[in-house]
Amino acid sequence: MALQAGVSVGTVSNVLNRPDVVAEATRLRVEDAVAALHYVRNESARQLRRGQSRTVGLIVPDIANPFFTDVARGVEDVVSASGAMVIVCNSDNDADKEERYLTMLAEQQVLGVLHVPLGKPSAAVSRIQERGIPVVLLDYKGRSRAQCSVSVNDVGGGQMAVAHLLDGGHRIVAFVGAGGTPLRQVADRLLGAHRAMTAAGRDAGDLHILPPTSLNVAGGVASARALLALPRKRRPTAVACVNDLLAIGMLQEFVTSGLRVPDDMAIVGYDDIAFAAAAAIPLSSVRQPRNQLGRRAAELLIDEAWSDDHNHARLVFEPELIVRESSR
Amino acid sequence: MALQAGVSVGTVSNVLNRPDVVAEATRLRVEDAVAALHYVRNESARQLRRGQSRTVGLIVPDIANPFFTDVARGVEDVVSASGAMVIVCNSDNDADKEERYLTMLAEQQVLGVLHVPLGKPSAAVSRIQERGIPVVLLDYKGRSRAQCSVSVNDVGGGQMAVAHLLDGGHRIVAFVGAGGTPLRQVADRLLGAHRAMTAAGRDAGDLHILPPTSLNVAGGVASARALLALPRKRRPTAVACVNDLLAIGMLQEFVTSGLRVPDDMAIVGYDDIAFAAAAAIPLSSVRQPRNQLGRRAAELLIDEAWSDDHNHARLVFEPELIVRESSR
DNA sequence: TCGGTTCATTGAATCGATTCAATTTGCGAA
DNA sequence: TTCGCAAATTGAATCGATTCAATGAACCGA
Repeated sequence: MALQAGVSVGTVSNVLNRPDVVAEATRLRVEDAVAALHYVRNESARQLRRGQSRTVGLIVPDIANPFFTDVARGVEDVVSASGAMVIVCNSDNDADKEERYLTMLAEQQVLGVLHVPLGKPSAAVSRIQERGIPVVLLDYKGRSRAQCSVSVNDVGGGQMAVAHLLDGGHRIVAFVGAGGTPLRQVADRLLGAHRAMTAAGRDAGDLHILPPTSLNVAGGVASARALLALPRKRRPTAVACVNDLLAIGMLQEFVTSGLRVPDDMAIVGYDDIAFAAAAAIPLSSVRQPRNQLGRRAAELLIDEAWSDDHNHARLVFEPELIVRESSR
Repeated sequence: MALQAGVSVGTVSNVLNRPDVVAEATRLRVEDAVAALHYVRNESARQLRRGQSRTVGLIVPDIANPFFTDVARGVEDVVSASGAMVIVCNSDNDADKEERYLTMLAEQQVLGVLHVPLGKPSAAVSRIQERGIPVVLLDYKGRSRAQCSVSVNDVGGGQMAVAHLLDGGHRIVAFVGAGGTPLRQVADRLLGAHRAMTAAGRDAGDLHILPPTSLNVAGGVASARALLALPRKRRPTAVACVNDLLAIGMLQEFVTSGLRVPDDMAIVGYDDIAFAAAAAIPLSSVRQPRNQLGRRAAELLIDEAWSDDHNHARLVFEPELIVRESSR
């Protein structure tokens, strides 16, 4: 390469990184050689020297969930605009996988990590930070001053979902997908649901809680069956789900078994993914600013990695209840 | 690190990579040091020496489309099981972005690239192959013996969708999302649609083609409006869409404007994503083996990268028509 | 005790881009 | 013509893991 242009490797490097310090003629000669040889920079070598790659890691629990896809797009837009790339890691709701990915990202000397933790962030997170790699917690409200975090008020979201159903006059309300999961988002939404009960003068214990199956469409179908198996009298007439996938699955099962929605059974989902509005009965849902969530988190990460005076921020977005057919 | 264990760096490397050649006692000592110092391998240095990273690039046109998400999951499963990682790149239906990503992946010295090309694979693909990086074309039937490819018979898929609608007795059938796109998948499905027409003794020109907006739910809504604006007599009574997102958007708009589906308007989608079955009217769709597509492609890539006697393969899956409410 | 053999470990070269002190070149002023 | 200064370029050290030839240690049999 350097040979082809008849200059030293140092000059080649200068042409590529600080073209202003190189004489016009030399620069052109090198650029010609680059084009002629289809020269491609070796990022490994560059990274080794620099001690830092141009890659950002993103760890999410389930990439098949459109909620996280939309978050990922927000991340991608910002990261790609700043000239870096995103490695998307699917922790698959598995703490082991999550930890393994954190280690792999550390080995890659990534620029930073965007992390949607499954539960409380593991020790691996602090270890990775000690090595000087910035971490931004996503969809999780960091407790300490240790890192940036971007999240949504899940307690408020859970509360507005259940309050809406209680307002509709429903006596027995179910909350689907909670109980016994380590997932912080889920626990918070349940807490909000309980608050809505007491705020309406009801006993928090009256909330009918359906334990989580998997948090996807199939899980929703299963939950619906479990609910329909209950004796008529004790059966809820309204359900709030911890995410839209569950809600869509339940809705599907209710409709096929002849229940009228919302008359026999009202449903509220969570996330307001694009498919919520297109469901059998357009689905009411608690909207989260998915794209913004990803964008802001990525911006904070890039800032922490490249700016000298970075201050940790803790952003909390507010959710918004979108009422549609399914609970009207 | 080597210091802490009192051995040479060469021995540390051996412990990490070929523990069998190291004496038991030494191995334990090094392992202790690794644990004590939270030592993390520097992948950049490793890559530089090895000339190859443990990362696979995956380029898709739209990561927000559940079809590609499912493909990506299949890829992820296989790649992650073999100890590597996936960099997901969203080309965003933009040829420039696609090219830029190919270059970036080459710079990263990736193990290989899984590529869903937007149109005919660009010159950048052959350039990357010349540098010794394996490329597997995904959802594209490679022409040459130059690389592996995994695809689905799109001509057949388009044909079965339209044939099904013609069987239903529909006279005017629309094909939505085609015409003027460089997308090979779309062009093939349209070709199949034309074949279905002639096979039914109709003139291929009778097929009503709606040009593509964006191939997502919003695009479907827009297409439905365009269709509804047609005079009653010339308005199709059945539509086949190039993907489910479009179909779901159209369905949504039809239902809200009071059309009865399938009586006034039958719809068939393409991909059979998880949400198709949960739509307002369960959506008929041409199912593709999404997960398998990703898995097999990843397996071929890993084989090409790591096995000595690799033969390029060209897999073509057959799609399957799933008939549901929307066209019954 | 010595040569031969095996097993374990070391040390130095290597990958390729970056960086910076040192050197060369070019040019104008004295 | 010579000196000094600025601009351009060079060359070598560096990053950290891998690899392999060379060295060392331990042991056995003669």
